[in-house]
Amino acid sequence: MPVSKKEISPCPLDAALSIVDGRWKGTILWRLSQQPMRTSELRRSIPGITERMLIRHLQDLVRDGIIERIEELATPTRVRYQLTAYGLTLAPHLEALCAWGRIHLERTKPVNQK
Amino acid sequence: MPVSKKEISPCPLDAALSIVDGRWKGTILWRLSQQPMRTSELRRSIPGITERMLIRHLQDLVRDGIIERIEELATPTRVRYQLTAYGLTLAPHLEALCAWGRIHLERTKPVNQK
DNA sequence: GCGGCTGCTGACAACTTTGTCAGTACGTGG
DNA sequence: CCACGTACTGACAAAGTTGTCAGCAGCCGC
Repeated sequence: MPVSKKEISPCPLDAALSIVDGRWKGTILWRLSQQPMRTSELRRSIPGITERMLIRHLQDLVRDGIIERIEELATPTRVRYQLTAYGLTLAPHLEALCAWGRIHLERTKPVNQK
Repeated sequence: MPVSKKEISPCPLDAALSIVDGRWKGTILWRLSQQPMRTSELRRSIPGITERMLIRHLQDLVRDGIIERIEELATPTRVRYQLTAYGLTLAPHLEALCAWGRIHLERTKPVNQK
């Protein structure tokens, strides 16, 4: 019975990890935790991501209540994404993980060095 | 060019998340952060996991330097897994995420309530 | 020797996630 | 009108992850 990670797990750690689970979610949240951004800005700022994946992940995060979609009433329809109040409660933990990740990259690079 | 999450990403947050990425890694680390455990103890304490998956994830975590494999010199060959010193630097962040996850489950349950 | 436990591996099917491609709708500028 | 930009969707294939199943080797008790 193969199970998607997206299912609600009784393990709270898994529940938290399922939010940020996805090929690009880490990077997306990293960007959005620094500043709100528009769809196309995000796409251009994340090398390698396709628009399809970006939008799918954004919709996941909106569904989970971490970010919100805001339509700007500008001439061309522009959409801005930003962290919600709830998302802001998660952000510090991600920043802590990010700091750990920096150390991890330092530790990993010399070993994996090409 | 579909890319595995396992690749080294320049984003430190992704690098950290790639460590705990896997269907059961959250639960496994949760268990091991509380106490060292043997393979079969872990298997029995995590409902739904298969031995195959457990061992694959344990090997991933050993490779990443988060946990270590220790052969106990007991009558039947017994193997214990425990966090390394490096893994202990990650554990507090996971505990913080776990605490957030508990809040998240509380928040999610009433909505998803079946 | 047989059955049971331990820890582990390989092959392969089933499933999930991601990427590719085409297409929608709206508005702007030439 | 056509090209371009924004934001987004659907269908589908490719690639990745997980599950299933069989099997190995060592040790124990009977």
